[in-house]
Amino acid sequence: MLEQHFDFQAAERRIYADWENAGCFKPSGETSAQAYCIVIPPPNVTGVLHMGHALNHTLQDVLIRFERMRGKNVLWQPGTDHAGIATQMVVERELAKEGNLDRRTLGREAFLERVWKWKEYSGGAILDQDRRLGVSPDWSRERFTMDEGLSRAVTKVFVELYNQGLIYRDKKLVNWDPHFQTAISDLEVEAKEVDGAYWHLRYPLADGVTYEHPVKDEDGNDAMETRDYIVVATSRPETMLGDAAVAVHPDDERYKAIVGKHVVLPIVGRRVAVVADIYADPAKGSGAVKITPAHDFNDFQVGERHGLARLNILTAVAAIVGGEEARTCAIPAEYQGLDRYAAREKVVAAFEESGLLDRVEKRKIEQPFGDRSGVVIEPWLTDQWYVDAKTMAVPAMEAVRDGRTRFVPESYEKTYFQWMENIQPWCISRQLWWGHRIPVWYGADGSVFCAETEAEARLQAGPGVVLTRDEDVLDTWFSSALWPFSTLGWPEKTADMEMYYPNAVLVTAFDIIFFWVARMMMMGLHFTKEVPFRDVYIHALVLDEKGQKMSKSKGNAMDPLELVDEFGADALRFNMAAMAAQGRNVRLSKQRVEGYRNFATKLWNAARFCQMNECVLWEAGDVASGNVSQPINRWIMGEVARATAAVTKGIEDYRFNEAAAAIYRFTWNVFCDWYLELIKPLLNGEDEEAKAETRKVAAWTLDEILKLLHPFMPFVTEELWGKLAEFGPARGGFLMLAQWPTHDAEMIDAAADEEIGWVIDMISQVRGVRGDLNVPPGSKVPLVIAGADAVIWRRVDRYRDLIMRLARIESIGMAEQVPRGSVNAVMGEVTLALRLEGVIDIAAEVTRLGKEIGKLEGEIAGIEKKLGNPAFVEKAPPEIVEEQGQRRTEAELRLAKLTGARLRLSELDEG
RNA sequence: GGGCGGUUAGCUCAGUGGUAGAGCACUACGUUGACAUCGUAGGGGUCACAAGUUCGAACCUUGUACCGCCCACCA
Repeated sequence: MLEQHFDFQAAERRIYADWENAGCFKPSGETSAQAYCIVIPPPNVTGVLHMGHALNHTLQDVLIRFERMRGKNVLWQPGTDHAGIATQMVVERELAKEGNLDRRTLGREAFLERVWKWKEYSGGAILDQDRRLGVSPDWSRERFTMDEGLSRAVTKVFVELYNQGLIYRDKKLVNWDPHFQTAISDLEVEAKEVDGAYWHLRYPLADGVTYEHPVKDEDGNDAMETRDYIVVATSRPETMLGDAAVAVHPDDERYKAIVGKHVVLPIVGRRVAVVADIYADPAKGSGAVKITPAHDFNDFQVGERHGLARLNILTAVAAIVGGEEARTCAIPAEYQGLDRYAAREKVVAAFEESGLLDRVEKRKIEQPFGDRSGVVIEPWLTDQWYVDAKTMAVPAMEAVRDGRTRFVPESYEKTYFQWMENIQPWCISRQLWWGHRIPVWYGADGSVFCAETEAEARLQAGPGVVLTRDEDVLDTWFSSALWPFSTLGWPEKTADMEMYYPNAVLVTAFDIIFFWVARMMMMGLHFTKEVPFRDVYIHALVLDEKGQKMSKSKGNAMDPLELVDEFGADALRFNMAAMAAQGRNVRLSKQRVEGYRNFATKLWNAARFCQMNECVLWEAGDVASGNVSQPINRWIMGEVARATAAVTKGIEDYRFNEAAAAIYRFTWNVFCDWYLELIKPLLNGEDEEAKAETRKVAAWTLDEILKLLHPFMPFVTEELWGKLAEFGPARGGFLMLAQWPTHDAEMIDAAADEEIGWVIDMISQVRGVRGDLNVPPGSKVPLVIAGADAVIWRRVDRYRDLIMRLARIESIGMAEQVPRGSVNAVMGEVTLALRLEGVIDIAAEVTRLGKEIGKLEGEIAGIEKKLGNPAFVEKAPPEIVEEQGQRRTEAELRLAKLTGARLRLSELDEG
């Protein structure tokens, strides 16, 4: 006998271990079957499971379990990402805790050893957490972006791209993170609005030059002023130490006179030219802009056009330079070594002191921050390695345009195209130690040798050349970009590559389209000549209950494992699927998760009922249409067919919410609310043949539910599958490997639908009337049916017991006329009359009828209007017109009967 | 500055041309032999606004308002 509730806490780990031990997660390897492969977006090896993973992994598992049950040869490839910066940060923090060994004093080799050790013992905890969710990747194939095979793929890709000219070294401005002291890519920079200021600085003109500058006088009239200075504005005053020019627009009349003249930069005393460049926008600020080529992306371009010096003023930690560089810029000693913000204050103070601070304008400014470090990013002039993304983007766009890869929802194609069309060179070198080291060696003369191994580099270099390897490592996303094929054994021509590539679908959130999806497309197409995946399913972002993005720093992050502990993995999973409507955010609500826990309990108890009534056995032949005679059973079989089609279609279309809603509704509102109630009289009745049939069909239906629900709620369904078998013959094997149901439309029996629909409708009508009139549920009332024909009479006869039971009826009688003093409900030709003498409040009943009559009149008026419109009758499809006609007939019939009922009541009242 | 999306019941959200839906919340009643993690019934919406297309619009078009998000070289 099943217990009263599903003890998920006891069952989940046991079931999971059983699956894993039995090898259920491994691909069938069936070469005749269609292959279906998903690679998991590899979580950071430092990561802990958060709600985003819970959603992402649940949806993948739904797909995986579904396709596995459909008999495909399914591979879900798991693994983790080495996450360069994040991991290095964790280990450096650990080092700091232990003593003050920083990585530099430790040395590269020893440090890396530490990171690997950390990875072995503490890394990848997320994968164990993942098991709690019940996900079913093939753990035996777990990969790591820095394991041997994947590292070889990375090296090979680098060398090939280098040889093809698609990877190159360039000295230009990069986004420099002064905290981590590394370059980062554009995508890792986050623009944020912060409180700041524009400092309007006066640069004195050299050589005694003056010019006339338009101003407003005290009365607000236009006037001219003779100036011996030019005003520039900046949000970063300290950069003036590296200024190389002042630019004005060539057409700007205000400054025409001084183009080609010079200013003397305060503090450093350098002469720099006033140049004409279209970059200067006359409408912004004073119209004149200071040009710092080494510290601003725009200024860099201006500098290129005018041959300006690139004067670097910052060190790797964003302090003011000293030494040779300081001399070049003529930076005074008291500025050298100052942090950028201290230098800023000092620069501003110096301007103020010398009366050259025109004004300070406090305002919000946009500033770039490192997404990991949270510090302000500096554009900094360095040598870095770049991927020619512009070239590689072309085939990647083409593949989406011609449909080889499809975005779901489709609208994300636009996001993809927009970014791809404006793609910039991808900076891939990082000044870190943890990662794939760049396979490039330099000779003493600066010659470059790019090769897969040092030995090969040596061969290229020839004897006697001393080689030094590039210090830098690659952006983490460089190796992630190869994930769909590097995990399958590429560059070897493996059987796995043959079978599982391209992947069926990539499941991810939209914030990763640029970081990852776009780059996988580029790399995949370039190296395999095939798209990496057929579909890209973009799901929502998980937000908290207030609609805020969850993050550790905000403190609003909910721990998925806490919810699993409280409500079970099934409840959380079902919640995720039910909320996964396309193109939306999902707000996580604990209450809703609780609701799905209740759903699991409901199912459990339905199974308990089946078991108590010996509804556990069935064989294939038992549910063949010809062997089932009871309309109730024929009806539920049709409902199963419909639910199966809906769930299947929902998952196929990535409409997880629709699939979840379909199985939820069928289980609770059809199977539990109606079918199980309707079969109770049969199960308790005398007709042994009907009873036997019903037991089998009920058992079968329950099994079908377990299968359809399994991808969403694997634990409770697997547990019931196993438990129910204990009461019948063992069915052998796990539910998760059972076959996904398919039913043809023939299973739907229109006559049974009609008949059972009528019974349900009738019971609902009686219940409705009782509820409206506040008839106590305990009191049974006599029912008289007026106007019934033979068909109705036979139905009533057949279902007499259950109508009486479910509608709380004492007796059912038949009559020609609606009895006086009864309360009426109308069902087509028939009037249901409840004999409620003494119980009913006539006034209340008149009100109730009035309300319904009012509703009907409104409905009829609406239909009349439509049908009275010749354009409607002429142009609308005939079936729609006919449907409206039918609706009118039905409504009118109903109206007449209800009006009659009201009339009789008022007569009774008067009498 | 460019782009994308949202506005539907008290709340959170489904619903893409033909009778407005779900879950939760709310109200009333209820220990009916599976289930109170439950049952039965009920209340509650001019689908942001305006104009258009259409026989017909929550749904298509255009505009307006408000709210988000993403991208962008930070005078």
